[in-house]
Amino acid sequence: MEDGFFLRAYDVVRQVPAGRVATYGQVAAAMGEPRKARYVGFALHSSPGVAGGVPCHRIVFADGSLAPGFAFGGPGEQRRMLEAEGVGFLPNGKVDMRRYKWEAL
DNA sequence: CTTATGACTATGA
DNA sequence: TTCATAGCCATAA
Repeated sequence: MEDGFFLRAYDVVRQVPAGRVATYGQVAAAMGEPRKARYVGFALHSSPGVAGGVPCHRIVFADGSLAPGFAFGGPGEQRRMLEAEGVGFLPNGKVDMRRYKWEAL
Protein backbone atom coordinates (compact mmCIF):
# COMPACT_ATOMS: atom_id res chain seq x y z
CA MET A 1 0.00 0.00 0.00
CA GLU A 2 1.05 3.53 -0.44
CA ASP A 3 2.67 5.26 2.44
CA GLY A 4 3.52 8.78 3.45
CA PHE A 5 0.73 11.02 2.31
CA PHE A 6 -1.90 8.32 2.34
CA LEU A 7 -1.02 7.07 5.79
CA ARG A 8 -1.03 10.62 7.10
CA ALA A 9 -4.46 11.13 5.58
CA TYR A 10 -5.77 8.01 7.27
CA ASP A 11 -4.28 9.16 10.55
CA VAL A 12 -6.13 12.47 10.37
CA VAL A 13 -9.42 10.91 9.30
CA ARG A 14 -9.07 8.50 12.18
CA GLN A 15 -9.08 11.48 14.53
CA VAL A 16 -12.55 12.55 13.45
CA PRO A 17 -14.93 11.51 16.24
CA ALA A 18 -18.24 9.80 15.57
CA GLY A 19 -21.10 12.21 15.05
CA ARG A 20 -18.73 14.66 13.39
CA VAL A 21 -17.75 15.31 9.77
CA ALA A 22 -14.72 16.90 8.15
CA THR A 23 -14.05 18.27 4.70
CA TYR A 24 -11.31 17.06 2.36
CA GLY A 25 -9.55 20.40 2.56
CA GLN A 26 -9.79 20.31 6.31
CA VAL A 27 -8.14 16.93 6.52
CA ALA A 28 -5.46 18.12 4.12
CA ALA A 29 -4.97 21.21 6.25
CA ALA A 30 -4.60 19.03 9.34
CA MET A 31 -1.76 17.32 7.49
CA GLY A 32 -0.17 20.67 6.92
CA GLU A 33 -0.95 20.76 3.20
CA PRO A 34 -4.37 22.30 2.48
CA ARG A 35 -3.73 22.21 -1.25
CA LYS A 36 -3.88 18.47 -1.44
CA ALA A 37 -7.58 18.15 -0.69
CA ARG A 38 -7.95 16.03 -3.82
CA TYR A 39 -5.41 13.52 -2.63
CA VAL A 40 -7.28 13.11 0.61
CA GLY A 41 -10.22 11.94 -1.44
CA PHE A 42 -7.95 9.78 -3.53
CA ALA A 43 -6.40 8.30 -0.41
CA LEU A 44 -9.83 7.53 0.99
CA HIS A 45 -10.69 5.84 -2.26
CA SER A 46 -7.79 3.49 -1.62
CA SER A 47 -8.55 3.37 2.08
CA PRO A 48 -9.04 0.03 3.85
CA GLY A 49 -12.49 1.26 4.82
CA VAL A 50 -14.18 1.78 8.16
CA ALA A 51 -13.08 -1.70 9.22
CA GLY A 52 -9.50 -0.53 8.63
CA GLY A 53 -9.99 2.42 10.93
CA VAL A 54 -10.72 4.94 8.21
CA PRO A 55 -14.27 6.31 8.57
CA CYS A 56 -14.36 7.75 5.06
CA HIS A 57 -18.08 8.33 5.40
CA ARG A 58 -17.27 11.22 7.75
CA ILE A 59 -15.46 13.07 5.02
CA VAL A 60 -17.66 15.39 2.96
CA PHE A 61 -17.37 18.31 0.56
CA ALA A 62 -16.71 21.83 1.80
CA ASP A 63 -20.39 22.68 1.40
CA GLY A 64 -21.49 19.66 3.38
CA SER A 65 -22.59 17.55 0.44
CA LEU A 66 -21.50 13.92 0.24
CA ALA A 67 -19.27 12.31 -2.35
CA PRO A 68 -20.94 12.05 -5.77
CA GLY A 69 -22.19 8.83 -7.31
CA PHE A 70 -20.22 6.03 -5.80
CA ALA A 71 -19.01 5.58 -2.29
CA PHE A 72 -19.75 2.78 0.09
CA GLY A 73 -22.56 1.39 -1.95
CA GLY A 74 -24.24 4.71 -2.65
CA PRO A 75 -24.52 8.24 -1.24
CA GLY A 76 -27.69 7.15 0.51
CA GLU A 77 -25.62 4.57 2.36
CA GLN A 78 -23.09 7.17 3.46
CA ARG A 79 -25.84 9.46 4.66
CA ARG A 80 -27.42 6.64 6.61
CA MET A 81 -24.12 5.88 8.34
CA LEU A 82 -23.70 9.51 9.34
CA GLU A 83 -27.22 9.76 10.66
CA ALA A 84 -26.60 6.57 12.63
CA GLU A 85 -23.70 8.37 14.32
CA GLY A 86 -25.90 11.32 15.21
CA VAL A 87 -25.04 13.66 12.38
CA GLY A 88 -27.99 15.82 11.36
CA PHE A 89 -28.79 16.70 7.77
CA LEU A 90 -30.26 19.88 6.38
CA PRO A 91 -33.43 19.94 4.24
CA ASN A 92 -31.20 20.47 1.19
CA GLY A 93 -29.67 17.03 1.75
CA LYS A 94 -26.36 18.33 3.05
CA VAL A 95 -24.70 17.86 6.42
CA ASP A 96 -25.28 20.66 8.89
CA MET A 97 -21.63 21.74 8.83
CA ARG A 98 -22.31 24.67 11.10
CA ARG A 99 -23.09 22.18 13.81
CA TYR A 100 -21.25 18.97 12.92
CA LYS A 101 -18.08 20.16 11.22
CA TRP A 102 -15.08 18.74 13.08
CA GLU A 103 -12.27 20.96 14.25
CA ALA A 104 -8.79 19.66 14.96
CA LEU A 105 -8.12 20.40 18.59
C1' DC B 1 10.96 15.85 -20.24
C1' DT B 2 5.37 16.65 -21.06
C1' DT B 3 0.52 15.35 -20.74
C1' DA B 4 -3.48 13.49 -18.46
C1' DT B 5 -6.25 12.69 -14.43
C1' DG B 6 -8.50 13.09 -9.89
C1' DA B 7 -14.04 11.11 -3.36
C1' DC B 8 -11.57 19.23 -4.06
C1' DT B 9 -12.39 24.23 -3.68
C1' DA B 10 -13.32 28.85 -5.10
C1' DT B 11 -15.07 31.84 -8.32
C1' DG B 12 -17.99 33.65 -12.06
C1' DA B 13 -22.11 33.54 -15.22
C1' DT C 1 -29.95 28.89 -7.24
C1' DT C 2 -27.24 25.60 -10.31
C1' DC C 3 -23.57 24.75 -13.79
C1' DA C 4 -18.98 25.40 -15.83
C1' DT C 5 -14.20 26.54 -15.45
C1' DA C 6 -9.60 27.37 -13.32
C1' DG C 7 -6.19 26.33 -9.93
C1' DC C 8 -4.27 23.17 -6.93
C1' DC C 9 -0.37 19.15 -6.79
C1' DA C 10 0.97 14.08 -6.59
C1' DT C 11 1.02 10.02 -9.45
C1' DA C 12 1.05 7.46 -13.90
C1' DA C 13 2.22 6.90 -18.71
